[in-house]
Amino acid sequence: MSDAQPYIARRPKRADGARNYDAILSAARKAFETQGADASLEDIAGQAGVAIGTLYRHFPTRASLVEAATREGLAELISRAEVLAGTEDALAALSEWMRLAVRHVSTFRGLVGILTRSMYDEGTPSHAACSAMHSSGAHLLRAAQDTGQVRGDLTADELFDLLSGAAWVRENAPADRDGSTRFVQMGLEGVMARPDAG
Amino acid sequence: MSDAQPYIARRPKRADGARNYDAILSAARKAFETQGADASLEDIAGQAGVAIGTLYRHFPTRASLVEAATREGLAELISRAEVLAGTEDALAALSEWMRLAVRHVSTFRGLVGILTRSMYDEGTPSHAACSAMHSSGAHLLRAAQDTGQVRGDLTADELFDLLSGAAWVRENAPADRDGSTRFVQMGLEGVMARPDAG
DNA sequence: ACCTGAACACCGTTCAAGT
DNA sequence: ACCTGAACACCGTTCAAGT
Repeated sequence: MSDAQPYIARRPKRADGARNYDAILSAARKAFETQGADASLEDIAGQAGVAIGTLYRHFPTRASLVEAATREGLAELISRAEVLAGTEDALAALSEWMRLAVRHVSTFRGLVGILTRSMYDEGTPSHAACSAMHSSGAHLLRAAQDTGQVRGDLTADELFDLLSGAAWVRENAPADRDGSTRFVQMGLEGVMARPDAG
Repeated sequence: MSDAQPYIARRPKRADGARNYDAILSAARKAFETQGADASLEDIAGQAGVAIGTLYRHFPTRASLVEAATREGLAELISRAEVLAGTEDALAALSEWMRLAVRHVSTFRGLVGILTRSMYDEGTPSHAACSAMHSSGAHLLRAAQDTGQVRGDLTADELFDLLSGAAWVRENAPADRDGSTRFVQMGLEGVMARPDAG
């Protein structure tokens, strides 16, 4: 019944394989940043100095290449959440993490879309990372709700709506202005518990 | 120096041309709604019962087809703004319009992206409509600021960040939940003037 | 195990021929 | 004026042959 496990790329042990794997990843990151998530795979292979078949051998789908290219960044983001969770001010921790997350998740055009889909689709290479990110965010949110700093009725999914909306805005903003900072700030203010509420 | 004027599709006068034009638009709307803004043009032509060359004759670019397919909806949205501008409660008017706008701008996957780019790029078929939409929103915003219901420091561009972020979330939400309602509501609350501020 | 690149498939776009 | 569909171009993907 369940779909096949998604393919997760692994760095080969053999010297030439490892070298090519690294070169492809590096070229992919550069290409994604300049052309977006739908950058030409042929170009990426060319920039990496390998034949197109080699790219496909290491990364059989575009999703697996994106996953590998963003793996480190997402892992970093999750470990940041753990550190912030041990912090005094729960709302400050949540705000700071949201800011970091928005930036990571919008490093190139098309990333938020891929990650958002991955969050709710298990058959996807980035699903595991997205799930972990969801837990991290949910944890920080709950903490800020427990201290009464954030409304109790906000769900984690809604928090991620705010995150992905802000990231999309940042992705698509004209280069000269980054609307996401203000955006997240205001979104969070909309979500804070009001002293005058009730 | 300036780019050529963007091509704006016009309904032909000759009977067969008009018939095909309508059939293509109707097929395009259906295709965009089910497959998104990057639906196959060949499929659309096929569904409309015309050859691919006929589609290109009426709509030389994908952007021109999208513009024609969304023209009515955007015009409706702008006239709605005019009606709401004559309303008593300026904040209620702004909220209601935002809700309508989010829905219109996310009728199919990929639309927000196209319209957001159009807003800041004059060489684009939808630029005129987006500009008008910008004015409508800015007008309603200013009214709600004049009554002191919304923070004075919010810019129209930031309002449209909120609008497009919410629309993107709605576009990409799993079919079973529409996060945008809550999203806009909270975004607006984050933007409302606080009784306890200062 | 890994690499290469020709071959195939698909789709967007153009244009010569037709009514 | 408008329509048709073959032709071309481009790019993603596969796979037989090679080291």
